[in-house]
Amino acid sequence: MSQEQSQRMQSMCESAKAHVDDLLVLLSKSKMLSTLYVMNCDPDPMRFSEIKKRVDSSSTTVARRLGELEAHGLVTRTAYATVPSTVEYTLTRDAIALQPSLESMFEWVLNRADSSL
Amino acid sequence: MSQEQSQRMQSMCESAKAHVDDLLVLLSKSKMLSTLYVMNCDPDPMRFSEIKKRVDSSSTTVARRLGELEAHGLVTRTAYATVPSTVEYTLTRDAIALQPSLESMFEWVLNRADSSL
DNA sequence: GAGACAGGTTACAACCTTGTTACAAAAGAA
DNA sequence: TTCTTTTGTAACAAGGTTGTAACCTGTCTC
Repeated sequence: MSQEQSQRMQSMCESAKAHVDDLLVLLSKSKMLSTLYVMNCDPDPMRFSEIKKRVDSSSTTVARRLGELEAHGLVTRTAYATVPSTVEYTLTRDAIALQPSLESMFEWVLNRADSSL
Repeated sequence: MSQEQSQRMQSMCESAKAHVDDLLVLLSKSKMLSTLYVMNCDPDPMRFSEIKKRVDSSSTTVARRLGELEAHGLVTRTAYATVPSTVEYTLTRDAIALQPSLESMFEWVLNRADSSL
């Protein structure tokens, strides 16, 4: 392999690493796993207030998490011109692909929480 | 159900919730998922410096994460009286049970990182 | 006009977390 | 004697994150 190719390869790997890190940082944010989990539990679109209630956090944090998920293409935000306002969030196909991992992870968490009681 | 029973039930549920939250907070700490992942990749005990290198973080952070994992019974720390010192970390059975979830989660992350290149 | 509702945003103080630097211990090598 | 190694720990400044409180929109109701 030429030095040029090797450099291109390395920069590609580093780019991939950056994307992986980016996703891990995203998933590691507070309430992020919970948010994805509660949205996974119900296949229907979910409203802001419902997510906030289930995740049990402040508006600010829930809004931030949902914004980040939307920015990463993991949720879709749909606003309806009702009064008072209605906004629905849906997981994208990409996020749904993560469902099985999250589910078995939460099963593990629940088992572990059970046995430590 | 008596009110007393209901109260006991509720406090049990809240205790479970606290444990779940505790685990989610643990898993959400920076480099935690990476740490578990790199340790999962290799079934052999792993030394501190090797984990640090693979996780790519400061000694302080790696030591903190490993300490937290040990405190939660997810890794075992074994020190050998060599010079210079040798310390090996191993995932516990509990942590190994989490392996499949983590693996498919990382697969998802890698796929996603790939397609965003 | 005032209040209520959903779904936020903004500002900010308080708190949490991180990496850096310095240090330690123990024993063999130079 | 001083250097080297591994595996950390302590202290601290810099930066990041959180919740709270205040505010906003737009319309229907009282």
